Amino acid sequence: MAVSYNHKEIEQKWRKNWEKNPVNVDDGKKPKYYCLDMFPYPSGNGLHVGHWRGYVISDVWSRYKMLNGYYLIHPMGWDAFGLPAENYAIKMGVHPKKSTAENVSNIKKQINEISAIYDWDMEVNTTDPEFYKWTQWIFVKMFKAGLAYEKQMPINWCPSCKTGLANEEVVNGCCERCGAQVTKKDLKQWMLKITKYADRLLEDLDKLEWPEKVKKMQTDWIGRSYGAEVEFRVDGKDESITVYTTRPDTLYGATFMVLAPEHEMAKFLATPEKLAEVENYIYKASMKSSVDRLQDKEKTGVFTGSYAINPLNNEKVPIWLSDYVLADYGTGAIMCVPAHDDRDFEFAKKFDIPIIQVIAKDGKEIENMTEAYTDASGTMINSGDWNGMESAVLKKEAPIMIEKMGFGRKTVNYKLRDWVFSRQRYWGEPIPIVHCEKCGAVPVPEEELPLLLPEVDSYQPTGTGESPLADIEDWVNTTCPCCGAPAKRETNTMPQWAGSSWYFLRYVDSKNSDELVSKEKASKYLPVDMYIGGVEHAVLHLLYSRFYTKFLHDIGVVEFDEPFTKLFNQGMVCGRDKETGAATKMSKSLGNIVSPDDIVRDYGCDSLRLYELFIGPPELDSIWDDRGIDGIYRFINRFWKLAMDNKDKDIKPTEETERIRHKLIMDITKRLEAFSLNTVVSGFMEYNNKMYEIANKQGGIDRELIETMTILLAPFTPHAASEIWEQYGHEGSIFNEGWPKYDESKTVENSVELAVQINGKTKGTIKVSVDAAKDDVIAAAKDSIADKLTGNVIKEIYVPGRIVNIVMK
RNA sequence: GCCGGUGUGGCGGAAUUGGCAGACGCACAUGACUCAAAAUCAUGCGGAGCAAUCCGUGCCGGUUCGAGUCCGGCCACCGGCACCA
Repeated sequence: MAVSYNHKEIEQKWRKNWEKNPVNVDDGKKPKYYCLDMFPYPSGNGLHVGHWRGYVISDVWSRYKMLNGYYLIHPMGWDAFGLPAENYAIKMGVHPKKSTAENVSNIKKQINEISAIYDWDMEVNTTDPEFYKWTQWIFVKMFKAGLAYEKQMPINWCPSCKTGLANEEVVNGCCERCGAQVTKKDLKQWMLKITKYADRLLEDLDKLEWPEKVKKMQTDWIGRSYGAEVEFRVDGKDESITVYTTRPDTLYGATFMVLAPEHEMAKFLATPEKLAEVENYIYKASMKSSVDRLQDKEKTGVFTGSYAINPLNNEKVPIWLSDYVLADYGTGAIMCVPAHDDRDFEFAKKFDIPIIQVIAKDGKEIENMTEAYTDASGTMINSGDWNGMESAVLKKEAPIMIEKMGFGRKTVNYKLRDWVFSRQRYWGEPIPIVHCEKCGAVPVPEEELPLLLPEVDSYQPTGTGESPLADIEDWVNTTCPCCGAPAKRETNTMPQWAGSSWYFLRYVDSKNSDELVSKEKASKYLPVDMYIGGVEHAVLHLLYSRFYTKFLHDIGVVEFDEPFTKLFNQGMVCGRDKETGAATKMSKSLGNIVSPDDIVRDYGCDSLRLYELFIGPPELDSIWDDRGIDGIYRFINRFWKLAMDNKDKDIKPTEETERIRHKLIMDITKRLEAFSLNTVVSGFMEYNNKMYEIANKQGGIDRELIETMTILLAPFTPHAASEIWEQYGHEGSIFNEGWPKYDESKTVENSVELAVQINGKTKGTIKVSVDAAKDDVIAAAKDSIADKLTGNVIKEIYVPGRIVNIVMK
């Protein structure tokens, strides 16, 4: 009688064993492989099967690399500062420090349940002073490099989280975290000059092996465009207004100009009789939230009463204000060419402004224009000296011509804005700056870092635009590090993204108190080879991390300037809506969360690991179905039984089983390399079924084949594989065996089955030897369907190994 | 509106990239074992038809000996961006 597979006992045994005898050891000779998971924030809800999908994928990939002879960097840590952790703490009425520590220990316990091969010696926690010392250090370095600066400006404000937000944190006008509608608030803020890196952030995307989707999202977010700034004199005044345009070729068609209501010249341009109307419009615009402004598709505007002079033809063009022009992009002012821009066209129609076509469509001027002609293709018309030129050519040359004529210049613009870095919240790294009346903003000396987050009684956000830290007088009041005079500390904290922008560097040298990371360890273990996580960070964490890494490269901390060579985004695991059956995101409020704990208890961690992969292609979202795991459990049991039944039989490999063995290795390896993890699992099942067939036929199966299959399974079901390995009499860890090699020439069968078709429709099959001559194959094929060959054969097609097709009339 | 992605049985999904559509698994059905059930094993399982056969990969058309796969035109759903001049 075979011993039945007892997952509980086996998994416990091996987990203990691995603790005592780690297999992933740096012997100084092995090449390194750094496989990283996006670290979680320790929320109180714990993990569900969706979180585990990413962790299983990375663990399987890591163990596969380990079997291929790499020393693995596979760490885990905690993104514990920031809004999620703090909001949770406030909701539960406990101090974030305490709740965070509790949640960390819970989730760590849960993570250990999948037996992921994390190196806990490397563990980091962003709220640990020894960690955030370096988060602050980077800020000081940025300040010294002129990349961190203070600015008073209206910023995105979440009224629910009671803090300012970065552009990246506003999704459809709502807070990325809590979903509340974002408003504007005028605040003095610390900003990081990420825009200085815009070109490098854009261009270096080319060197990354990242999903095209993510690269595209970053490209769009950076939003580089080429164009020109053009100066328009204001009629009758000694002033000029500069506009930004990507279509300088259409300058002759500019019939009006629009300024953002927030433009500094807006009020100044209003003529006395227009002043009241203009002030009213500016006031109304300032009251609109960004959401309203997005949703009001109908154009509004007000004429200032002033005119600008088109520098090319000296025509007077009216200057309007409208909220469809954004104050913080370009120059906050645009020239409007209604004939060739949809928005300008709509505006001109509404306010009855002349429309002058300057690019011919199909060689002609359009009669009764009903929509703007926005293609930059056609010949210039109504354009003075430029008439007859091709617009596409002119588009490129106009900026240079304008520059020569002295009223403008060639420019580049970006959608990317500088990063609003201050948060008016308690649970974050204090910004290490002291404000001195004489010396201004002075950084805390590097040797005094970390600047500890003080203990407070009330850590609730104030909502006033002040951080809760502002109330702690003995902390706020200090002396200037520069001149020693009384001074005040900066009371805002850093955003959650601060720690996560560089944590991956710290893992490899997490206990270093002198350096962020030592040169030696950085060059030995970094950068990250494979980064695995959800796609939701495409323009947040992933953009910020690239920026930080480039900065740290520039100041000589690391040698590379891109943090993550490869990126893999796993799909979400969805629950099913109980009524509609539709796939929905797993969430507590929908009550469709599947906890991994019960599954581990009933089926074992090996089963759960395998099922997380089997559920569907790893990069796509998939739907969790509890029943599906039965099939996985049956598979592991069946293979277990096969292995045990044949352990002591002395069956010799045959030509057939050797061929199957090589093919097995080849199939699994190729699918694994292609990251097709769901078909790796189905492949295991197929081969398991095949082995049963052969065992039934020849009374057993050789241990060669069983052992090969066991090693291949090791990254997937490490416990069961280790136990089988031991039962087969091996002493060392299965993970020291090396990934099995295959010989492709040994995988080919000497006879193949071909489909026989008539006019492309399959009528039957024949078996022929692989090296059979074409004529013989066709003859055999015809023979097999002789009764169906009723017409004139006009063509015979033979694709070796695949089909024979007889074309008949 | 623009840019991506997806569409294949009752369900999750395969298909070596133009070559036997539905691998593998779930669910279901029948049988074996059992007093019985569970577990396990065996068989079946896209639709229509007694059958031969016909139809079938979101829809319409094309290329080809042959199309889930390529081309043209649509439709639906899911993401991302969205007055960026």
